[in-house]
Amino acid sequence: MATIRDVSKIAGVSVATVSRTLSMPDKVSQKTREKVQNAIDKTNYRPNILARNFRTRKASTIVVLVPDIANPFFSRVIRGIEQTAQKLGYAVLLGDTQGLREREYTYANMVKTSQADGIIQLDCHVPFGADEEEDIFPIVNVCDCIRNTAMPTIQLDNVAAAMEMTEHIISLKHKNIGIIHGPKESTITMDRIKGFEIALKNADIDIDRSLVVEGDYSIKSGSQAAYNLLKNPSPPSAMLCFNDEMAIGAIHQVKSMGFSVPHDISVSGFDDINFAEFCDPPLTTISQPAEDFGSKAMLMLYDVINEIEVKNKNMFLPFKLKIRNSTAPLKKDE
Amino acid sequence: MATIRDVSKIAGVSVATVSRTLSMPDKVSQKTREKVQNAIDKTNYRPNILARNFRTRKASTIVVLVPDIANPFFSRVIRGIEQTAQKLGYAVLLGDTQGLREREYTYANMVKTSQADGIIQLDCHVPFGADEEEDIFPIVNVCDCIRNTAMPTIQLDNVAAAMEMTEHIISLKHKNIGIIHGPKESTITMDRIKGFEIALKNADIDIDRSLVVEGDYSIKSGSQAAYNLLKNPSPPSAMLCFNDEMAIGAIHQVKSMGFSVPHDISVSGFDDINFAEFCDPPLTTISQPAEDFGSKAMLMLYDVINEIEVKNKNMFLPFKLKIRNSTAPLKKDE
DNA sequence: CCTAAAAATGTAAACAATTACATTTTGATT
DNA sequence: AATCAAAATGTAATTGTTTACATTTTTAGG
Repeated sequence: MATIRDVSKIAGVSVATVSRTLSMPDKVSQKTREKVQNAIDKTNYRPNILARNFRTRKASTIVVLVPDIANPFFSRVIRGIEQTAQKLGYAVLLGDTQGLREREYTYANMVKTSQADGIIQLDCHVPFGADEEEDIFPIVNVCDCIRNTAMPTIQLDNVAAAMEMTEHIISLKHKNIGIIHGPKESTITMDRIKGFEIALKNADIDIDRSLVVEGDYSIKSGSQAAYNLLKNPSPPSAMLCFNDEMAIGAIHQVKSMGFSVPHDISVSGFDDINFAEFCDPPLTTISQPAEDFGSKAMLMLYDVINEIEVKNKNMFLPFKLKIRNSTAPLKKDE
Repeated sequence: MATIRDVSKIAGVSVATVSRTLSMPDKVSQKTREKVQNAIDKTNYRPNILARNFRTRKASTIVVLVPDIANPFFSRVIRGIEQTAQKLGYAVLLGDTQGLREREYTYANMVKTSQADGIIQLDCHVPFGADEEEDIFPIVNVCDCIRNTAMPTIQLDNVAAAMEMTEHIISLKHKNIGIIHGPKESTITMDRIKGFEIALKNADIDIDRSLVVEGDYSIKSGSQAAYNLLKNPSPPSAMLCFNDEMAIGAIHQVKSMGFSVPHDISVSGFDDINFAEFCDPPLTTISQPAEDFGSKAMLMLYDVINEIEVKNKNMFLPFKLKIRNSTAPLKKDE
């Protein structure tokens, strides 16, 4: 493999000039640039990126920390990250943490050791290992964001989204509304529950706490939660699920217990994943701009890494209520 | 940040000894090791990985080339890759190519410039840019594998799987069987069609070529293909789809045209993604060990990178026919 | 044509590890 | 105690770039 020295000899210039031709061509005269380019072509020279990274202490690599890459919503966010990263000249290291803090630690370390320039965190906490050092740790928090954090955040207005969904359900005359939410510690969960409560309060409906149950965003947990709800002494006529997978699980359970969706029970989701539209019945849900989350996060991380001032440190992206056929007016006889 | 030199001074040994303490501790005496460890603790030293990578010309990083990370089957494979990579001390660079050869080129280049040590290719062709250089390019090809390639491959016996699925359909007395396959150029498609043909031939059933239609693995394409099949002069009583998404699209279409699945028309999938079990009706499909594909691929790539002889260069992983309720015996009156 | 400023180019020192080779220390055997 | 091989340690070169600083060349205005 040819080195910058070989090129400089053939071109009859110094290594500095070759380096400049590559990284700041406007500082090099037209004539010299051509000589260098010829030498590069002749030698088939490619800069040794490892040497460059070492010298500049930058890896042009970011890591994305995701609780589970097999989640279809997350994988869309990651797709958005990857596309924008590539445009900006960054490579994306995948950090599937499976919720393990030790894994996060490994990845946070990569930033400390300059193997990566920054982190995009999709989970609702400071990555383990990134908290120790108080100095600027280049990171942005997307989707499920910590409250009152120094990290820049990009998220949905989950309070408003859950409110809108709840209002839709209320407009269908439902009063006994169940919730299948995600992990309690997460901001997403808390915000959406808050939105739900506000909507109920506005409509003067009392909240039945026994109809608020927890899932883990998996289909199975949605199914299990729906089972529990239906076994409740006063089962809900509508179930608000905090993602589409749990809604799909819930629909499956409701049906297999002999009820009809939406005739007997309305079910709604969150995220609008690809499958939502093709469920039976098609799922009423909140659509989120998943790829935009990723893309915007990468853009923001770029600014953080390069110490460009971030204008909007707490960004909110728009959602859209998609009314399909999994929600319907309350049956008269109830 | 402390360097190896700082540590060596504090420990009162040479840099070589510090380096050895880290990478080959058994070459260092007990006493010295302790001194060095103390110095490391005192200085909070972490080796500069960028310098190490540069010097050793290894990045301890691999790239995975995937046509679309939002595909749930692929994301499971990637999860398997990531888990095993982490165990082996490798980081995983995500290369979502979106089918663009230029993107592949970028990533192949990373291997050429030692930014990555190898590639796992999930698509059915030699990555653009990896073909030029004839010398050993560390790569393994998983899932959709090229025929007669020098690359090590890990795949399903797709002929056998499609045969088994077809035999299942035939055992239900179907004779008019439609196929919704993937891109024609891919080995997966060709193999599965072959398996289908063999099963039909064994059962003395003639193939109706007009019932073999192409999709692109998306839900929408499955839906569209099913529409076309049903508009056929002699529509099929069963549809064999080459992935679960297309099957889900097909089921949706069949139902919305007023037919029942499986009563009027049987539909089967491939992959056994999470949603398959929770469809309505639950999907008969071929389950594949997605995570194993990833894990095995990483293990194999490790051998290739480290020039350990690979025993089984063309590995096949087992599948399992999952019979659920989307396939049923042919109606009597047909 | 002269001169000063600006532009272009060159020199050589980093960067922080690994490792080939040289040297010293250790320990077993006589 | 002497010898020698093996083990442990040290010295210093090496890796390929970038870049601060020094030097040379070009340009423009008088």
